[in-house]
Amino acid sequence: MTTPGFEHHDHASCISGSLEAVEKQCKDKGLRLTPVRKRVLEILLDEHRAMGAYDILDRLRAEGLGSQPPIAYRALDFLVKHRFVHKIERLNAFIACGHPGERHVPAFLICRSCDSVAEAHTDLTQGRLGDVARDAGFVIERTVVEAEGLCPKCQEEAA
Amino acid sequence: MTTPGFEHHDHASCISGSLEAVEKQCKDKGLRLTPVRKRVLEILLDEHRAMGAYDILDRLRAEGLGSQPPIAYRALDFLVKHRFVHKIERLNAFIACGHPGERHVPAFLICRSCDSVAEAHTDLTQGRLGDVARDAGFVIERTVVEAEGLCPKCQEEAA
DNA sequence: AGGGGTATTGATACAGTATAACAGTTATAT
DNA sequence: ATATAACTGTTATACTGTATCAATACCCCT
Repeated sequence: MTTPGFEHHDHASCISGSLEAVEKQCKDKGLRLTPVRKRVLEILLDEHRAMGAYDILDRLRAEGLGSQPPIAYRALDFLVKHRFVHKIERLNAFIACGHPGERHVPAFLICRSCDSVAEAHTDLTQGRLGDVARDAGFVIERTVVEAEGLCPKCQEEAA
Repeated sequence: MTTPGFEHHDHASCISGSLEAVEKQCKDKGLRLTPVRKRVLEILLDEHRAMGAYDILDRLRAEGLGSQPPIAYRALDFLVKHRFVHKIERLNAFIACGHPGERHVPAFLICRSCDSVAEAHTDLTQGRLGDVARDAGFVIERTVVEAEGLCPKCQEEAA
């Protein structure tokens, strides 16, 4: 399990790195990263935060790439299905994956004060829950792990 | 971590047991289990499945206990806040807690075919995620763990 | 190159989920 | 008793997500 980041980072290279990784994946697997899909991913990478579908739609609309909900939702469906973007169920929002291509069960730390979201990289929860599921005869296909609380910055401000 | 139940059980005593536990908790903590709140809990215990807020509202309406969304949502807010009911984020639905009063981090197994939900009883995920969060300086207050897949019954039917 | 099947986009309408705001009522604590 | 806080009732509206069908672009095959 790697540590998530509420800290600063080299954002430009983080964006281009993720985008390249996704493009490579799509090429390898024969997936079509169409203009709308690519742009939605770029918007999410650029904002580097969880965004609602309608926030994304507003940006698409401003760029003339489609203005109706299904445009955004379909692009998001594609990106989520292939794990390039994760949905934060707690927020009904979407965030670009921090490790596209790497097999992992994402876990998120969500600040209830500023809504910032950090992605943790783990495979352990799958194993844990897997034991319980096996006993019950349940086959897990996908796991949602989201922890809500206070990020370091908001703790300081609350103090 | 205890095993969840997709199996049959003595439902009448399961309902009365949970309800009594909640009533005792409310008495001990000075919480007000008002008629609407109690009825919403009873409905969820009775149905023993995840229900949408509007499904619950339909039943309240049929019983003359209030017909507008805030009535149901406010009762659910109370029940969720005090952990008598859990929200299944993946389904935008609510389910009565199987272990009211016992301190636990709930985890759910959600069948994508029949939407049945089983609650697993665990404290381990908190510890796991806790390590990651501690490294990041993040304070966890609440955790959502939801695994989606196929329940035993739907696996048979798919075969 | 042409043609047929599939995937994707565009557009309209609508369904489902949730909350803001304010007035009226009930319970609780001095 | 009465002041305070908590809860309920009601209206209106905001937010999130999907069904449907038509039009277009892509891909593979001959």
